[in-house]
Amino acid sequence: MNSTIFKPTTPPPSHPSSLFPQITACKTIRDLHQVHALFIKTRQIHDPLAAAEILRFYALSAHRNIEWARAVFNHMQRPNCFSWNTIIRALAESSVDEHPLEALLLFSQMVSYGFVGPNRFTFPSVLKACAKMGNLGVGKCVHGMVVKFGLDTDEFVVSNLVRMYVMCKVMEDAHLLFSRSVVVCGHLNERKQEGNVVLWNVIVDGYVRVGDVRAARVLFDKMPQRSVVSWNVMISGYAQNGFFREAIDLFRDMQIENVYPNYVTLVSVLPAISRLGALELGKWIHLYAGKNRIEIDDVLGSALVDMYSKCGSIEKALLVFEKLPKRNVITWNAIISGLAMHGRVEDALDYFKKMEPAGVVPSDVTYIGILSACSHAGLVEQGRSFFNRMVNVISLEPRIEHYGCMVDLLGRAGLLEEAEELILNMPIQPDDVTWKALLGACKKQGNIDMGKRVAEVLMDLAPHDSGSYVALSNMYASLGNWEAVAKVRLQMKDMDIRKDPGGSSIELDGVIHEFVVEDESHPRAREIHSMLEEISNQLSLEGHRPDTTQVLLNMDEEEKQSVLHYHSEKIATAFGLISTAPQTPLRIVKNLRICEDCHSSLKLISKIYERMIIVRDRKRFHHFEQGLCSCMDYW
DNA sequence: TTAGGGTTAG
Repeated sequence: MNSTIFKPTTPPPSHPSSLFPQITACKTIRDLHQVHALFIKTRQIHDPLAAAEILRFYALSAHRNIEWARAVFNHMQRPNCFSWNTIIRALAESSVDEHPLEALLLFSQMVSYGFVGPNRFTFPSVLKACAKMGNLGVGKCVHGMVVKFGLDTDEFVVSNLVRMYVMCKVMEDAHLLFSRSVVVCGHLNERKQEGNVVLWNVIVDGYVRVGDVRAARVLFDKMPQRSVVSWNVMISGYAQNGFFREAIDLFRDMQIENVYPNYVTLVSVLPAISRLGALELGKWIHLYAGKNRIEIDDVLGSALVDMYSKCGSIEKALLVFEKLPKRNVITWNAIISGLAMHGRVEDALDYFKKMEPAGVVPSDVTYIGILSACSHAGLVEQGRSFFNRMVNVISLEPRIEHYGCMVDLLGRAGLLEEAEELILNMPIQPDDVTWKALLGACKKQGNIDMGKRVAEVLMDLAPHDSGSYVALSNMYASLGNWEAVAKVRLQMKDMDIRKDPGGSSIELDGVIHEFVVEDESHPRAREIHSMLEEISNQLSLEGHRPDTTQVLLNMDEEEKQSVLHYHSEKIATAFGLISTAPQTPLRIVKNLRICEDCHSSLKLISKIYERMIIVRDRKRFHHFEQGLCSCMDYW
């Protein structure tokens, strides 16, 4: 990507001129207290304009203090419309739960006193308060007043009305009002709502919020104008609804259209980059933030830490973490989960220990990271102790994820009965993921009896999920019970359940190349195939014998070997080997868990070709180097 | 005086 096209962000606008330069000059709340005291002493505070200006600083400046604003407002004899609007807006925008309701109460006082009427600056705040409370009844009532005051064509009011319907989860009403505003206002030839970017942003955001990204995209494409916010809404909408590739594609389109990404764009697109493991693009984002003086605060920092660790570069994640001027609980969670995912258990526990002395209280998510770290390393006692501490000392209610970690930890360490006991006695309903952890453990421990039982539960719980059928079939296959295998496969066929296709991807010069099993679609398929042949020969020379027990089908040994030979992670590795300079580490992302055979093959490949190969599977990272894997074969 | 964000068991 060409990074030279980006300009630095524009500097903030200078302060507007003011009737009260003493107030405008205030830099802190202390400065304002002094001016305020002076105004009281000189009785200047009785000048409605002076009082309104003081109120505005307390209510809406960067150093806002609502209690002081309220005090000033309450002392006003007869606040003007400007002052009513100021205090209502401050309360409506506040993050304190009770404040939006107080905003509505003040609004009703304003209306019932009748000295000043609400205007086009009052309603956006009032509607914002309704939206925050999700109170449709009050919202509709306010809508009625908007119409009564003839403000239903004002662009600020209309976009807030639509937003209120969106936040009250009535998309039909939101859309109806949106389309009526676009048509009516265009027809009246007023300032056209068609061109009201905010109104369009609000409706696109509405569809994103209800998860209908398709509808959101249709509207996005129809927008008469787009601002950077429009792009941000759509990109984060894609990312948050699991459309990671679309999020990244749109991020690229945005640059083609010369719209400059801002802070929110970066925070929105990073999770998509993390999920796809697109390290080069992630690095580019990091660089872009630096070049354009976009502040890397705790929020953007957390997203970067997560991106580097999910893209296989845990060292870089640690560097970013250490350099951050401010870290919050999410930043800590990101680095702890990252270390856990990379099997760096000691480090994960170390960071956990450093958290509280740094003044950050661990959350339930922190414990998910810590428990998963213990489970990756088979630290049963430590895991049990963390779980007990969390419940009994910290008094955090365990969530299904914590139970999932514990089942995985106990089960894979061989304590299958204890794991099953935990599932049966947990106070919340176990879900398919919980049972899958136990099923995986049964498979690892070779306990077919329990495995069959668990697979049956799973088929009941998630009848269309191929995972349990495949696991059951694999278990029968490992016993050579082909009759049972055939039965399971027939059942799958009857229910039209297909095995999730295994896929692997590798990023090369910012482009993600994806491969599925036996993939021949890549433009360099021929070269990849001959590389695969060469790898296969080298592996045989090293004494590698393909492990065919995981191949589900009843085919002869030679055919099974051929399927293994063309597993997607091997194809991606072959492609990486022929496309990069010697010694370049290969980073591969796989959608399922890596199989036994690929795991042992990749260990050898790392030795034969002297490459570090970093594979992210569905659950964790494997760093293959010099014939060994960082998971120490416990996965 | 409108819109937008980061971490989470298999």
